[in-house]
Amino acid sequence: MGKNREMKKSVHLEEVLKKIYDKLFATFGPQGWWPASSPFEVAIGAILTQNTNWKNVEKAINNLKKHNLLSPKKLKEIDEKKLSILIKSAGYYNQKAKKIKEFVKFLVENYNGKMEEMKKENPEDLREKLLSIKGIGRESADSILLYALDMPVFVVDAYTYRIMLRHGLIYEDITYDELKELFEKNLPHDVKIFNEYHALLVKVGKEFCKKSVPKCNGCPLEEFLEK
DNA sequence: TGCCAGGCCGGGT
DNA sequence: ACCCGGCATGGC
Repeated sequence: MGKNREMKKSVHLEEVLKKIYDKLFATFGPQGWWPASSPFEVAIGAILTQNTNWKNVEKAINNLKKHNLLSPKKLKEIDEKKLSILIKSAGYYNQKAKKIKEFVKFLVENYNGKMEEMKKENPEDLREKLLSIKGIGRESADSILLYALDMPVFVVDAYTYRIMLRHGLIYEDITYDELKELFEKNLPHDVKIFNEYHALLVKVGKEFCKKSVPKCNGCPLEEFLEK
């Protein structure tokens, strides 16, 4: 393999990524992701949070819990229209109701409705299968692999991209899979590290790297802006 | 008040 | 292979 095409600067990504991680961890501490009480809840949350504020997702999940519906069996049975009303607060509720039904159907038909049974698969194969489900894209699939199934897969999202771009570490035309590989190839293949790293990027992103604020004022990663 | 949030799909070029 | 419109609520 030659140099990473996506790597912008002639720096040791391995070194920089570790420094960024250490800095974020020292600043914010462990994030305790994913905020859910079961692997299945992680998967449903991954769908509900697509382009949506997590607060709105929490309401939807709590609503499902309140109605005792947060299980593969119950969600398999429930009418899609009724489901959409229950998850309304998460936005795109018609689409997301359909997506949840698709995922649950996949889970029940292929894994007896048990998330645990997915762990028998290797991550690459399972990723392909998840991506074949209408409504599960790359970030959702990777979130399920990492946060529900403890597989060593790096999750990329809009914050990951924006933070890396603003710090001059990537080109703007990098693809999701390229950015994912960039992290995976320059970090130890450690579920714990991948887990915290993504969560920490979201944390610092929410506070210092919003889309509406083009500068990273007061960002703990300022020292990495020029390197 | 308008803009944004832990994306994804389908159709058009 | 990109590019774009549509999807939608709630918080700041």
